[in-house]
Amino acid sequence: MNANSLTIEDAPHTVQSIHDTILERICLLDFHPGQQLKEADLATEFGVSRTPVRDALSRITHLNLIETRNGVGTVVKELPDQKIADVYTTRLELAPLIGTLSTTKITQVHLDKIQDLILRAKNLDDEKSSRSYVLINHELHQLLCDLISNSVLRSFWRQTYYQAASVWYRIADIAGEASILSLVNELTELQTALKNQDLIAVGHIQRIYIGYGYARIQQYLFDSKTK
Amino acid sequence: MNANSLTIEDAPHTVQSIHDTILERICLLDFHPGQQLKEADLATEFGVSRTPVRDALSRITHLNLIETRNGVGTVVKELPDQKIADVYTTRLELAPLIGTLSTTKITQVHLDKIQDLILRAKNLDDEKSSRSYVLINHELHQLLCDLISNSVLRSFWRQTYYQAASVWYRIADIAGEASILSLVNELTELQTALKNQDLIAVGHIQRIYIGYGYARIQQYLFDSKTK
DNA sequence: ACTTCTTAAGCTGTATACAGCTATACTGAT
DNA sequence: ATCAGTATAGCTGTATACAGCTTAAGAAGT
Repeated sequence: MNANSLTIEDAPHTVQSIHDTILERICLLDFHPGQQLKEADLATEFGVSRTPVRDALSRITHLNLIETRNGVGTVVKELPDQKIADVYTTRLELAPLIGTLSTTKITQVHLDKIQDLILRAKNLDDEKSSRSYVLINHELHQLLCDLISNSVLRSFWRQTYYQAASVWYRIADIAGEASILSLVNELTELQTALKNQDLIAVGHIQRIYIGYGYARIQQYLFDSKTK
Repeated sequence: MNANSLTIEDAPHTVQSIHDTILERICLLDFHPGQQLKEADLATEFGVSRTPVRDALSRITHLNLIETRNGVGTVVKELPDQKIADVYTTRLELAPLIGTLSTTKITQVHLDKIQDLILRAKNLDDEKSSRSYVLINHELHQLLCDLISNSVLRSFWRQTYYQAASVWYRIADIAGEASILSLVNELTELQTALKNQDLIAVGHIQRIYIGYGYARIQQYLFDSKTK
């Protein structure tokens, strides 16, 4: 359940593993926007000095997800509406490229994985399971990255995912049932496309459902500010 | 001529300025692929300790332009052909988005700049002026970035530029006249588009000339390996 | 001459001490 | 009671010492 804290003394934490852990926590909202991240605290948690932690944080800064100010601290950024719009607009354009730029062969492993995700998504409860909702999306993202053969596109797809994730998952908590239904439909359509070895379709499905997700964000987030 | 080394004691170097300087040197081939970058040397040159230099290098690592191995050193990466192909393929797709996702108003400053670049490009000599060729392209890139209003797209456009630049400029040394002629034509077409406030056209022009550049790379770089 | 082991040089990775910046709480005068 | 000024706590930024890894040169045995 909490693999990270259990491995403190098992495996020595590298800069990369610390980077990944912090990034994942930001995505999964364990570190929420506005929260202060203290280098010293993270260092003691991971059992290292501040040096590797600083290194990891420094890289995350490039994703525009945290901001470090001298003398003050490091805080998780609250993305302004315009930045969120930029991320989603770009993501909408990147999605179809997954199909046109990829030549990956879909294997049984992929099919098994999507089947697993569908089953878990169907068991989601409106209340209490927001964590599971997030995890399913997270694993779906990794599955899709595995299908993208162009390394640069994969990198960009990941970057926009990291930037979009925390906003998107916050909305899911509010939207509840609508988000869950949408996810089940998305997974089912993806399964069909994968069975047909149709990566072009995968790209377009992504494009469609990112559009739905963005619509929910505009509805629940942006609208609530203008009232 | 050598502004960087002159400012050693003028302004205190920040991590950001060190990062930018090293990155620019890699792009402009002052640091060529395969070259070893020693943290200690860079530190003494910039008049700081290894700590900020390490920070800067660590961020550049994420652009896949350098590689640091423990006990060995930091070397400028020689991108394999497949990676170059990935960069250019993605860049071809991003180019049209410059037009469709931007709403920037073109000002007289932009027009003056492109006029300046055209004059300088027309004065390029086949021999001896490869440095000027690189600088004109570099400034053109900054001009285009200034036109991209979507912050995420701008970031991605920059990233692909950094990754493509060193390969592209190495080819220009070989191709010589062909590259220069192509640049003059590109700048002239861009000037027309800018005068018409037509960012869509700007995007398509970029798309076209990136294609030409990639064709030259395939001709001079990839072909020479298969003989 | 050749192979193998040892050793040393040179680099990056990490820990730690300290300098510098910022926000806040507190003090004192008005 | 209010406000200006000051002291202080707590954070990040930097310098430095040292540990650990890698490579290559050289010595010793065959």
